[in-house]
Amino acid sequence: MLWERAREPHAHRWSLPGGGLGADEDVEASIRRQLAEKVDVRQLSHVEQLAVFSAPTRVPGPRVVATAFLGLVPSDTDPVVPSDTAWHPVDALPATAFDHEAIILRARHRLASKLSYTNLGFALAPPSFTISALRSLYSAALGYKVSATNLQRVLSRRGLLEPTGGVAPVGPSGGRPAALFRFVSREMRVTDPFAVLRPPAGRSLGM
Amino acid sequence: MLWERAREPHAHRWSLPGGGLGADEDVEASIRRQLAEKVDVRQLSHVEQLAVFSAPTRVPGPRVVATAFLGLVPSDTDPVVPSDTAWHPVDALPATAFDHEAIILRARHRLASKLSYTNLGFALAPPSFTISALRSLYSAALGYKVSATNLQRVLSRRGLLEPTGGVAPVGPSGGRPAALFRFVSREMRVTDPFAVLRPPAGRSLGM
DNA sequence: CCAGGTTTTCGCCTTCCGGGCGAAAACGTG
DNA sequence: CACGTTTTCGCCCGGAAGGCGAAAACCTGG
Repeated sequence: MLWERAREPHAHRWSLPGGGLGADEDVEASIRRQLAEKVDVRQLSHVEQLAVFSAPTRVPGPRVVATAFLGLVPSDTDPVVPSDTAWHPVDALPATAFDHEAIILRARHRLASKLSYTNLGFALAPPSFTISALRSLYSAALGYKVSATNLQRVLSRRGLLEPTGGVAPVGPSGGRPAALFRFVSREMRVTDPFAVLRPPAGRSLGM
Repeated sequence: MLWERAREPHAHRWSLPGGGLGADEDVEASIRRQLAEKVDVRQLSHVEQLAVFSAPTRVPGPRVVATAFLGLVPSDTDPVVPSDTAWHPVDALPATAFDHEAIILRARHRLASKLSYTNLGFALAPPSFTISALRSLYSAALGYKVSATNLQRVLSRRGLLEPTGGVAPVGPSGGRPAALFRFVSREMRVTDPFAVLRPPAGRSLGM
């Protein structure tokens, strides 16, 4: 979601929502406030810090240090956005302001990585969905086609997915009706990757 | 590596090296400068941003926003540190100042994770080493024992490790002399984890 | 110089997971 | 009721983690 700058510098270029840090909030509270006030996004299914962008010349004028965030909402959310703001498909972005293109690239990379080794898909998906719909989400986020067969198997084997029991209405062209699924948990957890000798079951650093 | 605060607030508690951001540097240049000037660490084998810590009350007095870094040096480096500064084993840290304990916990967690799915071990190890020595490093960083057999096999299979040809001198208690190894690359690269249908060989987002 | 202890290294085996493929199931339509 | 479509399931393969024990290569003491 981007908004189009009206004034210089970088007039008519699109930029990420954000704003200054208030005296009584931390950076996460700040970005949540900005999104709620400016683009009506109040229910973020996932928020995490991306990185600090601090090059002295990243914006004209006085030095601005930005903490970039990755924020996700389910694919069916449709906030009431101002007229200068709009959704853009991530593989066809317009010209962006300042270093925002670099920030977006980092965000895309982070999302793609975490989709592979966490259950972060829950943050993009609606409460219930078909495997085909989930496949579309994953393909869009990852940038390449994924197999529905494999997606279901991998997520199921990790214990992340469970059937709701319901089925989706069939489309105009027929076909077997798709079963509906949901994510078992809607809090992020990492799928222990290969672990160079797994800990003796229990030992970890916490977090 | 921590230094002991002499003055209030938090006198006699230990704190992470760091300092203010200069006008003509970004945050990474800043932390490199701080480490070089204050604790004589000039050759960092790896540096990466950890997170921003920005709670309004994290330090007494005026608001301070900190960008925390994870910085690694090979285990054989021995910089000339001031008298109030010292190395501490990570599993027996003294009382730390402000929110530095939380920062350290994050750093340990990040390091442990990346040791599993990247070649980041090179940043902790000297140019050449035995498997036993590497095992000690990994065990210390991960917080649990790893098997030397598995460590060598996994790292070798990933193409990260190669034998130098030399052998280490044997200890006073005998035993077969250990072969020396080195990391193939000393730049960080991720070991493609399971990828929910791997991309068609080549397709990626870059970075 | 040989027996016994120590440390490292190698090979074999098992289990588990990603990945591909094709058949079967379950719907529409003409 | 035959046919196309979409989803789902089962079967198989290869590769990687993980465990275990034997073999290799060194030391020391008798």
